[in-house]
Amino acid sequence: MGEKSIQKKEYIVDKARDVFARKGFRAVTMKDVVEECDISRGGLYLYFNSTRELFEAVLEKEADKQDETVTQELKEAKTASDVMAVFLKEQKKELLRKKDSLAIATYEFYFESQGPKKDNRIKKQFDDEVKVLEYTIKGGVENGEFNADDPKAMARSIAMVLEGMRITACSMGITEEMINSQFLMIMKNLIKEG
Amino acid sequence: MGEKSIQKKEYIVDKARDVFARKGFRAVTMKDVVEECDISRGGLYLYFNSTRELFEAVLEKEADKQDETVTQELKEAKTASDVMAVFLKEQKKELLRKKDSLAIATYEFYFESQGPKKDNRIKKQFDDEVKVLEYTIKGGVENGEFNADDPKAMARSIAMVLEGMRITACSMGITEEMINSQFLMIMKNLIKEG
Amino acid sequence: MGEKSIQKKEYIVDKARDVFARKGFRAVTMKDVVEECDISRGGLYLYFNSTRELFEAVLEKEADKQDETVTQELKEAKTASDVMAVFLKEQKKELLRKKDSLAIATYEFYFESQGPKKDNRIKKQFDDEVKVLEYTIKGGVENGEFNADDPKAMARSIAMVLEGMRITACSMGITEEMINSQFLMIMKNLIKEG
Amino acid sequence: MGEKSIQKKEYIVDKARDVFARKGFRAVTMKDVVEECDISRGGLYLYFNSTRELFEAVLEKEADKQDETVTQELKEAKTASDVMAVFLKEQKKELLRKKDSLAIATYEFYFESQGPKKDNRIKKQFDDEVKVLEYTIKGGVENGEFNADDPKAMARSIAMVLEGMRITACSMGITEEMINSQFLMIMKNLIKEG
DNA sequence: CATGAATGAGAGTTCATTCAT
DNA sequence: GATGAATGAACTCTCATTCAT
Repeated sequence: MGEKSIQKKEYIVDKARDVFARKGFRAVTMKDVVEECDISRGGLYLYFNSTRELFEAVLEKEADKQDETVTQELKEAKTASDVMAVFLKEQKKELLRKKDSLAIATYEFYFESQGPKKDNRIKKQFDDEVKVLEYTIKGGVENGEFNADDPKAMARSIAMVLEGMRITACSMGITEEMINSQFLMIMKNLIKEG
Repeated sequence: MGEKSIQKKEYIVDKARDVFARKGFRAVTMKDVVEECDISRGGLYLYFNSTRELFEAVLEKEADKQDETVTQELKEAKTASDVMAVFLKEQKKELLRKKDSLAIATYEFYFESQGPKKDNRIKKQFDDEVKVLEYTIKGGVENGEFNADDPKAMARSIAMVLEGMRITACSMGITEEMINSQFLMIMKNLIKEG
Repeated sequence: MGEKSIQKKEYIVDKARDVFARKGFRAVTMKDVVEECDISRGGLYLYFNSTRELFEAVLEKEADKQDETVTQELKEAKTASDVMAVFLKEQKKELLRKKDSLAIATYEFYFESQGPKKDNRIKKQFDDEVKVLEYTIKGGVENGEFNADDPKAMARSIAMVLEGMRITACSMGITEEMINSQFLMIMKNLIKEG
Repeated sequence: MGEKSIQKKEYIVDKARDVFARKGFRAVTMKDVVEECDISRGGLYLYFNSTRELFEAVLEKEADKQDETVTQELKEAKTASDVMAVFLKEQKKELLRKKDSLAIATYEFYFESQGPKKDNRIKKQFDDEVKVLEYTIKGGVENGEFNADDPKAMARSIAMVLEGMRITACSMGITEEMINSQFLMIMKNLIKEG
């Protein structure tokens, strides 16, 4: 597959992402993607053999994208609170562009693959998130910024709230005010005297 | 519709619930339901014209069921902590019978209906939950059991964690230990000195 | 499947037989059969899920048909020569209605299934034919009508000639004169003084 | 077409022969051949425009090959029996390398072309075979080696047996012992006192 | 000459939905 | 009410064939 093909593959993945964000995972047909990309039926099959394959590529690209953004911003954070703030800001941005959310699609995808538990990317992502949070909280506790008996449980709790907000954003919508209020609670909770 | 027909309708709804719990919403076909119920294709159509109608009936029945259980148990709760404990116990039970969870199906269902925002039952249910929690927390604050600056935000936060746990249970699985740890945090948070 | 469905299934098998006789096995699509039967695409799938299944049904019916005809005629045969004559007459009839021959289709079918050697009906049919011939020849030898050192080899040889004629009839055509000449040789060979 | 192109064409024909022997005629796609040859899709079309064209080339080459071998061996045969023996030995060799047999493919090919009766190579080949046999038998009869009332019918009969064995080899398999037994019958029949 | 991406026709298959019984 | 055969639309997927490079 030459240089050009790689670009086309990228193009298809991007277009497909839109479709998945709009319709979820299961409702998407190869035909939908073909139409979104404005290519031929057979043409799509040169690159992907199923919506499953396509979605895996979308998730992969998504993961790469996030890494880039966050890594960059975190370089400039000085304190644990800074890191937390950057992290939450990023999450907020994500939550608000509801139109673009892959949350439902991702849940559908992994719900469907539950038989052969595969590489469950969703779990990995959740665990990573917990790890980052735990690490940050521990740092904050050490230098007196934060206050937490059980950093791991706290990290998990925050991750759960985020998970809840993601799915909520997709299914019933979520307002910026609501996000702010939730994030405030999280921060207060971390800083509060034990 | 006679007595017998009503019974049959109930029967279909129950069977359909199993199918939705197993496969989600979108993956379910009328054929699936027909096979699960072991009735004729045409027979099903006498009662329901689409999986959408079916799922609505399932949700309705579900709501009724929960009301019954909870109402009963809450009658016997004396303090706000009791109420909270009963509530969380109920949630835990729900979270652990993952096989029977309608969570994914429900999200799919409402995600799909997002165009004509309908009577979004999911939102109503979430709001109800928040209201109950808020009411309970306020009561607890008043009689000195709990400690919360912003009961509404606290209620929402708890509801979000629960939402997160529900979807997590479906997509990546959740352990009892994890549930306990989360619930402990919630209770500590409510009781903690401000 | 009710009475009517059985009739329809029979109808489909008959129509399909025509298609297989005309086009062989591999060239036949479900669409061809649908058109021949003048039913809907989905309708055909109620009865058969593949051309393979269809062809198996065709072969089955074919075997039944032959049994009937031959059994009847053989009842009236008195001597071994009579039996042989009846048998060859039947074969001749078969060979001449070239348009209706399933020979090529059958070879294609079994060639394709050679992996999991299955119940190779073609072999069974050939072996049956040999057995009948052998039995008849032996009988003829015993009562002095025929003359054969090795009845089994003779039977096989005749069966081979017939197989050759069948395939020849399909691929290059065969004349009645040619059939007569071949059958004459066979009979002379059986009767000839050793 | 340059020297190099001719070589490439030969190469393609050889590879295609393998495919046809393996899959028959109709099941073979241009894609199969492209993959077997490890050339480009477009590349194949520079030489052949369809599987039909390809198979014709395969048959042509096949005919040339046989002529060479047999001609050479027959030069050294002295008596009619020798000729017959050489011929049958050659046939036996052919029958046993079942994996390489083009028999089914050839029948499929000509069955499909039955509309525009073309140059039916299969008939020509059969007729040639009969002619050679007839010529040999006549020779044998003249010098007293063989005994045959109707050499032409005898020749045809032998050709039919061979045809039967070819198709049998492909569809149900054939053992060396069976071939020997058949050939023995043929020879005995030729030599037998009338 | 050679390549291989791209197209589009067509086959296979599944179901929602209807309707005669 | 209930049945299940029948229909047809919609999808998936595979290739023959073309064409720009």
